[in-house]
Amino acid sequence: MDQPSPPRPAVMIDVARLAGVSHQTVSRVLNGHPSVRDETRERVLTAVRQLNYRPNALARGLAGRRSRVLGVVSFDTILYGPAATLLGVERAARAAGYGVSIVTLEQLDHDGVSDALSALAEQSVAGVVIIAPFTNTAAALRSLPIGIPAVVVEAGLSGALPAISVDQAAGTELAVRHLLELGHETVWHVRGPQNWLEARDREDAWRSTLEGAGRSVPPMIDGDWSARSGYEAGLRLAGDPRVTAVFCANDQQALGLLRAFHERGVRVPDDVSVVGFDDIPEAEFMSPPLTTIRQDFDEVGRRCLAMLLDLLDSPVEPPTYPRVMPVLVSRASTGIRPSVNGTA
Amino acid sequence: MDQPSPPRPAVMIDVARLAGVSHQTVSRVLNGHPSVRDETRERVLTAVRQLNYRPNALARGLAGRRSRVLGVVSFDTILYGPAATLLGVERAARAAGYGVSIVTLEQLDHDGVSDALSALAEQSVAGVVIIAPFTNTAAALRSLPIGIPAVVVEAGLSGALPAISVDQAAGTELAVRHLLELGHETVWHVRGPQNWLEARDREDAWRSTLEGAGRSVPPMIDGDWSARSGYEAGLRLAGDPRVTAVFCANDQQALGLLRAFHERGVRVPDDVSVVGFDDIPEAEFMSPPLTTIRQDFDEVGRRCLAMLLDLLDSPVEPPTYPRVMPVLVSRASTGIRPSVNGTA
DNA sequence: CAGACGATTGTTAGCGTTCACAGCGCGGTT
DNA sequence: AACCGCGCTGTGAACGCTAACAATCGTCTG
Repeated sequence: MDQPSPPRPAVMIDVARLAGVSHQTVSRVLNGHPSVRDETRERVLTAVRQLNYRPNALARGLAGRRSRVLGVVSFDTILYGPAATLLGVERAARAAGYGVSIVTLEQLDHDGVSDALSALAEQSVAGVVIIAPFTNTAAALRSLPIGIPAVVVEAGLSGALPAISVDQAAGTELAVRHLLELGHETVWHVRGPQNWLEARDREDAWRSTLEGAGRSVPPMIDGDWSARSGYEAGLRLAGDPRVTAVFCANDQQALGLLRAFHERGVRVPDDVSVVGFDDIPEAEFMSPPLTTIRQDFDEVGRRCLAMLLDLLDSPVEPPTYPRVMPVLVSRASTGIRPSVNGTA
Repeated sequence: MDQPSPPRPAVMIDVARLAGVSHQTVSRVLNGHPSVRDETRERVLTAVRQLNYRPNALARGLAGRRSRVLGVVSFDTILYGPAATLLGVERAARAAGYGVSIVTLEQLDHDGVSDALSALAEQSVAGVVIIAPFTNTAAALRSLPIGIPAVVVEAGLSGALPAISVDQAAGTELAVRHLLELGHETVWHVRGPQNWLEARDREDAWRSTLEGAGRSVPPMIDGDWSARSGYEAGLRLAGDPRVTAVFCANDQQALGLLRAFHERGVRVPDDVSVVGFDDIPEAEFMSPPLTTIRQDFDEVGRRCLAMLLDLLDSPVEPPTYPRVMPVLVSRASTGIRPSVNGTA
């Protein structure tokens, strides 16, 4: 009488009938409600297995208040930072029993964020992680009457929303100090795109670290995270004998810079030392291997999720989480010897 | 009497009341049903705007058959290929009015895929895109009684499921022929991880292209996509005078290889020519700039989605889409001059 | 002018779950 | 012996929407 593969997937009432209980009892078993007799629970679970029953998340979300899906708003998931954070969040979410719905931003203005958020709201996500570290995101978010708990990655602590961030200032300080300690008079900077918060933070910290050490602050060069922009910056810097140390706002830019230096016969680290930021997997194998600042994106993802789950439990008091601390990874692009140009 | 911001988000019945119609008429307007008087439609739309009403996707999915959410199963979304494909799929999905739910695979066996798929099934996704190009994925998928329409990326055409793929053989042939045409006697190969389909395809095509040209097939070197593995391969290859041309299974491996060669004083392209695969954004700025095979992942994403939507419309006849053709991007790592070692 | 038909709208039932509120049976109090 | 309370279970009503059918109106056909 058993058909081996039921044409229609089993629903709760099927399980209930097979187990000889009411659908509500099945629901209780599935949700870990305490007051169910062990024997009954067993019977239900057996039926669940037998029918290969899987609860319908849609119905669950509709009936109860909360869905088991989180939303992630991200931008350009090919970039290492966002991609790594996304992966971290997804893993942590899955471990906590949540699904993840993503929306990538095309435009990074108020409307973009707004659209993304309402797209997620339509799906009744329980909460949202926003990985959109732009300078104007904070403002956009503040003016959004989002009804959903949200956590922002790297949006500075300026916004009204609880945020997880890597301590960019600390990382930058590590980089700059490292170079100064190697004997460089000052450190040049190829900064990131101005509408990214990280880029701003790094630039600010670079400047203030230099100033704090009583060094002159050279004019900085523009970049946009891309290797190309680093390359162009490198061409500009290559001719200048004053340049003995460069701090790039990310590793891709550093790669381009290294390329330009190589082309122009500038030796790294003999003539110029170079430091990047991120520690992408390729950094170790650049020519020369790149000294850089490692950020633990996995940890960022994990904390994001922890924070968001806290927020779901008690929407009143947004807990503050400590910033994730980056570390310096010293490699050959600065390693060998401090070189102060002209000191022969 | 109006409260400016309703405490509870408006639902369909609210709109209906405000517009003086039944909730069903609202539903009709929202779903573009033809038989609604223009004047009525206007009234409803006005009410929708006024209440800032957004239909609840959960309820929609529950009541109707199909949800407007697609699932994506992916592996390691930090890798360039999968990340780029994911982004392409997400963009295309969003353009088509679909949300995207992702699950990343931890383990790449049957159970991993199975778990991921049922996690998505719970969310009642309308269809699934599987970006998990492993050799055993095909087998795992075939044995899965998935009830949801699915499209596989790069799973070869071996599986039972409709697939979109880049023509790996064509790309590899471009790479190998390019090297042969430059005058190299044969081409060495640093292959990718053996459980990846692309890696297999590229290795096979490398071998058969050489054989087809009547050249000897050197032993290939193992790699795992990482720059590190390319570096190790490079160290091994650097001492060998027979090695004048190397085809790496991806750009990261090529980067590591270049690093190793540089360390060992092997000049590229003077002593050895190197070709990669993927054309990651950094390829152009490696030292030297890397000749490589460009894959249009955006196009892959778009076709995936088109195919999946076709499948949703008519589950009977899975349409076949043409393979995406990669192109050769020639740069300095092979460009300058064909060098046949020993010909001084 | 009766009947039919198309366009438009309303009504009623679910979709598969959880929530709130009973019920039932049993042991321990008074 | 009647009562309360507790552990366990069942019943009915949402949740917000779409599907299927019924109802109404005006118009068209013969």
